[in-house]
Amino acid sequence: MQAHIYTYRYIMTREDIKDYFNVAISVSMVIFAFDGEKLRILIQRRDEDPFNGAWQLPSRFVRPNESLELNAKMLLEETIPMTETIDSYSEQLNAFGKVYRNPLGRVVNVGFYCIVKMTDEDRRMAEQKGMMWAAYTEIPDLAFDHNEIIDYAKQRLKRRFKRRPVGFSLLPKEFTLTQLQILYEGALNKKFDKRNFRKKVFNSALLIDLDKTIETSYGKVSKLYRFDEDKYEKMSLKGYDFLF
Amino acid sequence: MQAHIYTYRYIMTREDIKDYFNVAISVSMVIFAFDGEKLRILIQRRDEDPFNGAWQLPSRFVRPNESLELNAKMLLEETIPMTETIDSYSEQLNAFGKVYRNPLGRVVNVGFYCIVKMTDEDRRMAEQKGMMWAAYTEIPDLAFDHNEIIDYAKQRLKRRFKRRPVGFSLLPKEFTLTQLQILYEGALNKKFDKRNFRKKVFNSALLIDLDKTIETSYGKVSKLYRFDEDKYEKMSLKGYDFLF
DNA sequence: TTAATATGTGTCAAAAATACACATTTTAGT
DNA sequence: ACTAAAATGTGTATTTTTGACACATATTAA
Repeated sequence: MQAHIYTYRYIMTREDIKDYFNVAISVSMVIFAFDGEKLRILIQRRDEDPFNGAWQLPSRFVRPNESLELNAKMLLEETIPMTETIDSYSEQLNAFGKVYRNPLGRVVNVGFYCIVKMTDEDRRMAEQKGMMWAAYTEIPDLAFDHNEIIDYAKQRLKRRFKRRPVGFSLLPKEFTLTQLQILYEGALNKKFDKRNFRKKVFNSALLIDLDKTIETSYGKVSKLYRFDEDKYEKMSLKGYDFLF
Repeated sequence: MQAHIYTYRYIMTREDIKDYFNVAISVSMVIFAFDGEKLRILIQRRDEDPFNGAWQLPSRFVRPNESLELNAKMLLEETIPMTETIDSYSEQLNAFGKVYRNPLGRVVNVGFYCIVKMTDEDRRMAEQKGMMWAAYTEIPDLAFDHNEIIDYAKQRLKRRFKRRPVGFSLLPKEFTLTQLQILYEGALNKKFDKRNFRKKVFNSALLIDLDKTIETSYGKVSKLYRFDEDKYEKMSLKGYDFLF
């Protein structure tokens, strides 16, 4: 607080730089979730100008006393309050700073993305609150440059999938290998051979066999697995690359 | 221009958001170069408060009519005017937005890094202008959070080295395989077996044998190679991963 | 002429990636 | 009760990639 007052006075006495302090910062969040079939991204209807009524990414101006990360965290919590976001994966993407990207004035947007476990409650809530879980491959036209931000997020997610076990943040704690494979195929836009996929996953030795099965809609029951986070932590300390 | 006047008046009438437009954006640039032995990063002495006299990354406030990328480009050109920066590799790192990172007020810094071919002229110029090419592994304490930005840039460079042939942007157009290996060893902080290194490089089939040699200070003459950019362009279109 | 320093080259073994097919279990429909 | 459809789950052979490893040759400095 003290520091803020101090800096405010300081700026007032520095005529040479005063004109730079007239930009706004906003944060946008690309929230990825997986419904068992498809990867999805949460978008919402704007209810004010500019672009009133258009779809957009959940976004928020940065207040003077909030760091970017704190702002992103608050944005996430107010957008999907029902979801456990504490252990979700979140990361900054990039600053998007085209001069006229926002007609209100100079707004530099800092994009974030995160990966959450979607709950049924979230899906119901979403529709009530003017939000939509849009399919990864069918994102409509969005306000501002938000389509560009999503494209960037998709690329980043793809890279992360190849090197880090982020996929598990999208699945329920207990999952089947088929779910895992569908997820990877969706994220990397590529088909895998079932036997080779499983071989690779088992070789990583990061799955715990739960000795439990779950009924699928049709066909045999599936075995359930869990991701061994502790083991991964230990391995990743010495620069370990995950799959693919 | 028209748009700028429009947005200015618009903001004036929106009391609810006016308070957000009081942040400054700065751009910092981590400039990597290679002197044949070591990777180096360009730093400069500050000549004004705050942190007067301290080392910092080349930095610049963003003016209202400049995009982040344009600003970064101008920063690079005014910092090392003698270097050909047109074909150098440049990329945004991240936005650094801690609340009190700059005592002047709320300044969000957008970090960039770039990779240039160092010329002898640059090295001489640098010292005259209060700049220093600091060794990659021995960066002194810098103003603001610039050490943090450099750490981030080093990580990013390491990742890029593994997947993209960015190394060639650091070497002269014609280089020896020993130079290439020293560079990779420095960037990845890892030793390679000479025969295996060469095997891998040749397998990529992206080097053109120039049928020329160059005298080294001691020992046999070395063969010179050039990087085949056209061929790489074609290969990278279909998601090609470089070496290591 | 000798010692020091640098370049440049091939083989073998292990590990990883890839291609490929069928038996089993369960449900839905008749 | 039977059949068709849909899903799970499993092994082997081949190719490719990685990694370990040693010495002859050219050049310069002393």
